[in-house]
Amino acid sequence: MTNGSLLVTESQLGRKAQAGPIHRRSLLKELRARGVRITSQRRAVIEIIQEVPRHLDAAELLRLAREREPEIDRATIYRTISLLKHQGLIDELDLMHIEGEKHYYEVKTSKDHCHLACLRCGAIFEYTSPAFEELRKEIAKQGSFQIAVVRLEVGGICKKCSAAAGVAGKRPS
Amino acid sequence: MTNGSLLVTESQLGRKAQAGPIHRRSLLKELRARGVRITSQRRAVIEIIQEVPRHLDAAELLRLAREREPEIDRATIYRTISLLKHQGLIDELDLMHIEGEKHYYEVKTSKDHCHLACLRCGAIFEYTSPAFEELRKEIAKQGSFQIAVVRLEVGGICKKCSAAAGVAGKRPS
DNA sequence: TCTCCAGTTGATACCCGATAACAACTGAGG
DNA sequence: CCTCAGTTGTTATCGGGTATCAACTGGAGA
Repeated sequence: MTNGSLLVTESQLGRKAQAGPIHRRSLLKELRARGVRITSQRRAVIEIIQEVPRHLDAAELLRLAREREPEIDRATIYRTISLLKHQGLIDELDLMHIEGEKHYYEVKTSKDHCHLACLRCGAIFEYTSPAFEELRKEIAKQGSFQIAVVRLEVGGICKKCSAAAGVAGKRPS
Repeated sequence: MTNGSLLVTESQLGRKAQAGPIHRRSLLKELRARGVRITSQRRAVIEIIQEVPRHLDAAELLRLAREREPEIDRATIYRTISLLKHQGLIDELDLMHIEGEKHYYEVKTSKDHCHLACLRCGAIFEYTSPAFEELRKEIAKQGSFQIAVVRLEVGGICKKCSAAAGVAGKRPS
C-alpha cells in the first residue's frame, strides 16, 4: 500500500520552514552558462526564489525584491518569471485560494509532487506519493495524448485550521 | 494494472460529442427546491451549461446565453456562475491554454475525472482512472489535511495535433 | 581598462477577466 | 393582482499581466 509523505513547505503563514536549501546557487550559474545576461535585478529575483522557502507569487516576489533593488518594477518581475519559465528552471503553480486562484512559482525540482492548499489560511504543503507518479505513468502509457505537464492540486483545510475551527481563522498575512 | 479511459468531451473545437446528456434538467429543479429564484437569465445560462457538451468559459457562456436572452450582461453570467459554484452544482476548471490559463465550468458529476488539455488546439478531454481515485483516497487517508477539492490537470498535445504536427495548427475558433 | 551595442530596465499606458455599487426591474408567495 | 426581497443591466473599477519605447547597462571584444 502506497503511502505518501506530507512535508516541507508551509507557506503564506510567514513562517520559515526549517532550512530548505533547494538547489544551492545553481540557477544563476545555469543561466550564465546558457548565455543569459545577469543583471542586478535578475540576480535579486533569482536569489529570492532560491532562498525563500515559501511559495511566492509575483506580488510578494516584488515586495521582497524591492528590499534589495528598491527601483525594481513589476514588469521586470514578470519578465524574469517568464524568462525562468521558458528556460525551464521554475514551475508555475496555480493554486486555489480563498475564492479564486493564485499563481505561485517554485524552483523546478526533480521530484514529482503535488500541492495541498489550505482554503482557509492559504498555507501550502507539498505532498509526494508513489500513487501520483504511478498515475502520471499511466496517463502517459495510454498513448493518445502527449503529456507535457501534470498538475495535481488539492484544496482543503489544513490541520491547524480545522483544529482551530471556528476560532477566528485570521490569516497572519 | 489500472487502465484509465479517455473519452467523451472534446471541446473548443466546435465539434459536438455524440450526445452527452449529463444530468437532464436537474439543475433548475434542484435550485427551485432550494428556494433559489429562477429568472429567465438564470434559466438560459443553466440550460446552456447542461445542454452544451463542450466545456464552456464565461465568455462563450455569454455568447450562447445572448442567443436566448439578448440583453443578458457579463455581470449576470458571472453572478450565475458564482451562484452555481456556491450551490455546489458546477465545478470550476482551471485549464492550461496556449500561454496562460482559462476557467471552464462543468456540471458537477459524481465521477472523479481529470482533464487533458491540448496546448496546441485547446481541445479538452476527460479522463477517468482508478489510479486517480486511489490517489484521492490515499491523500484523504493520511489525515492531516481535510480535502475539499482535488483537481488533476494534464497539459500536452492531443493525437490530432501531434499527427498534424507542423501542418498549420490553426484552431477553428 | 575602455568602448560599444544588443539586450534589459522602468515608466506609462493599456488589455481583459472579474467584481462592486446602485437604481430599475421582476419572480413568486400571499 | 400586489408587493418587495432578490435580481438585473449599467457603469465604474479593480488587479494581474503585457506592450511600447526611450534610457540604461552587462559583458564581450579591443
